[in-house]
Amino acid sequence: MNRLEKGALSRRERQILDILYRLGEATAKDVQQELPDPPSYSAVRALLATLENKEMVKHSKEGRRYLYRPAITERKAKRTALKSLLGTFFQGKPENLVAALLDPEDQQLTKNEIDEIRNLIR
Amino acid sequence: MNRLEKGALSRRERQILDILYRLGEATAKDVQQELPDPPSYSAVRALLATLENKEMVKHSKEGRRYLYRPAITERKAKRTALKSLLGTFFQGKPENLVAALLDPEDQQLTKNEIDEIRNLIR
DNA sequence: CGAAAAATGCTGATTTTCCAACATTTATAT
DNA sequence: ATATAAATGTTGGAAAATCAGCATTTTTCG
Repeated sequence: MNRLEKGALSRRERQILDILYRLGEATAKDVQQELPDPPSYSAVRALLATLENKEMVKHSKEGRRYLYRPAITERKAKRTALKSLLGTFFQGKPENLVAALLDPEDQQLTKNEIDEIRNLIR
Repeated sequence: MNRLEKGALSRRERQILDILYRLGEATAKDVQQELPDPPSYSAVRALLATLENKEMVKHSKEGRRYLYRPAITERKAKRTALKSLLGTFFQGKPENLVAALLDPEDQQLTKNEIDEIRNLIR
């Protein structure tokens, strides 16, 4: 049996949930295409089913097929993920995370993006 | 056999690696204490061994015991984790992440922290 | 030195994950 | 209405992950 208990997800389950967060909603086929090293279509559907059992995912019927969606609001999921990342890599300090974003060696940010952030702060 | 191939980690392996990033370095016993739903000491050590095989973790002898440490520099690990989070939840846009950090409903930031960030931007 | 303590190394068994094949249901079009 | 296409539902088993027990090695200290 699967671990219905907590929010404990297997690797594949985590991958699928991340895809759903990224896409917002997706069919089983969409998910399959996004998965690294994609398994068969029916395997994807089996995984989606266990995710539904765990209430991490829900679906709605759209015409002939199912559209899958994360069951947790994006807002909550973001917060959880952020908090976790902060705890693991940034001593829980948001300013350390921002510092990493701004790190010039990374070149992760365009000037435009920096301006955007500047605006947010104000 | 474990998947030596890519950076594919099982759930427990991921948990352990995160602990090592958080602590910087740790004994097997430390890791055990930090793990949710902690398994036996020898189980932890077995997991640490497979992580060493995958070259995700290394150890050094410190007096009588082993000290385990991530094999990837913190810097690289941070970048990877950040990029992944950005892709999953923030459309790849750093300003969206910062916006979430600043979100007043979260109260994640103290005034002090906001000031820190302000300084970084300048 | 030698025994006790405290660590690591190894192995086999159990549990969980992962998957593909097949069965069934639903929608569409003629 | 029926055939066809395109979905979903289910199941059983192979592979991987997880784990605990025990053997071995190293350190400590009387």
